[in-house]
Amino acid sequence: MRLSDYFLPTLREDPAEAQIVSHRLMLRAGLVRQASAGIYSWLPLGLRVLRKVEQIVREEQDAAGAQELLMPTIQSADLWQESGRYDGYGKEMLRIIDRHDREMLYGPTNEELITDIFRQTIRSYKDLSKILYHIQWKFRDEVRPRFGVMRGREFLMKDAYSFDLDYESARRSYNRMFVSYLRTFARMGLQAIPMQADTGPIGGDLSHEFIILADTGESEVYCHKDYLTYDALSEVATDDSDLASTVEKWTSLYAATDEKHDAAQAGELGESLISARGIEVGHIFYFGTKYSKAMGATVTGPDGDDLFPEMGSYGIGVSRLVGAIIEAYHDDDGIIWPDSVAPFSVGVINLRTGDADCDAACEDIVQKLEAAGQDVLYDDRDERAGAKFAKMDLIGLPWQVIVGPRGLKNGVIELKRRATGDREELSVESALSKLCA
RNA sequence: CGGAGUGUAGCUCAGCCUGGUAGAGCACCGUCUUCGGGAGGCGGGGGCCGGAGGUUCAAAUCCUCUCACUCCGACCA
Repeated sequence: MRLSDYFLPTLREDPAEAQIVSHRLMLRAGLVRQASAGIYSWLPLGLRVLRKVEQIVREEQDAAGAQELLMPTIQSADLWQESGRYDGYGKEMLRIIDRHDREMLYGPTNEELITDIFRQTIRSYKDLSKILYHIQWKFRDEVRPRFGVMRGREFLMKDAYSFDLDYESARRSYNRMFVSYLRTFARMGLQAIPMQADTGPIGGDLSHEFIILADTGESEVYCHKDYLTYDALSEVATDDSDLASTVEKWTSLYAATDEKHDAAQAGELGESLISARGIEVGHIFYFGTKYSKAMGATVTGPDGDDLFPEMGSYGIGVSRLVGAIIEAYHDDDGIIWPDSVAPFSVGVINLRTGDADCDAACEDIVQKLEAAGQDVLYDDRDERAGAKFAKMDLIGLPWQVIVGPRGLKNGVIELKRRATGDREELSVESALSKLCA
């Protein structure tokens, strides 16, 4: 992609409304634009990141045995009246009346709808267990949206729902999601810590929040410092005992959010206790038969009896993750994308657009990188070097290939790693082989 | 939902107190000189000052209402 053609409206100054660093950088780097309070348009660069995050979530859900479907954003109030939540959910639910005076709503979550789909289709215990998920926009009419996409009213969420015949099996589904969440966040470069959490209005008695430590986090959290050194990517549990032992390992040390914090218990950790602020990027619940009973979802059991399936739900804030990743990876110059979610893998900077040698060298490099499957953003604009460096640092692509007349005279170009700032002068060939390794 | 603010050019802001018909920097367009970390000169375009009503000879400025947005707190899968 040529930067001269690309729709990338960056800002040189900080927008007045943005308080936290991720919000400022998302606006400045041209990722999003605010449409109204807590509602954002995703511009091309931001959408690329959102899609990358979404895809990692999808791959890990699939790997955990969950199956993707897609439910609508607009739901009928009827289902919510059945579950009893239509009145209980409160003003956070955006209610809509259609032309026939039917009560509709913009879904804040999907337990009712998925339970309805389940009861219409699954009849036998033999069809269990099932984990179904979708990645869909949600709307919660927050009283006070803030922090950009971190606490928007409209947000993209992955929500999965499990259906099992008994507690033991439900617990296995829970564990599967638990381990898959560890892997999902780790692939994005985030150290997410599972913490005991309140189950809130959604109900149930087993729940973990996945929290990333960050100064701008909304909640106060406490945990054992050893969590920071755990490696989630090595967790590839597939069978029951592996799952259970992984979950055991990740839940045995103290970790709790404010609501569940036990000062006495935490005090025993002494200097191993970390007290920090955290961003919630995922939340998993086991809630048993709450919805299956309320909505009459049953399967026929081995003895011919009607049985209520045991359920759980599992959420990941996909759009929030984009902000959370920036909170974790930035410096004074801009964003520093982890390779796995970067909107482009390489930025090629032509320091002297119009110079025949520079142009030819850049065209050649871009063509070869793209042929090797790299996503390349080529800054071919007629701008000064400083402006190009500043913009490339701001948008935070992992690698920069810097091509200028000075280096070309000596047969070299420069390869810069955004995260460390390290630069090395290389021949075009060795730079290419390094990038495509 | 309580409390506090802010709405003036694409962005950051000045002007408002003390009414006299709108400014700066950056961005944008043209041009010249520049050219390895957001250069400089010259010229140019762009705003019914959030909206409605009122006071006045005259309102960005004073008054009333309203809308939007932001911040602190409460709330919050």
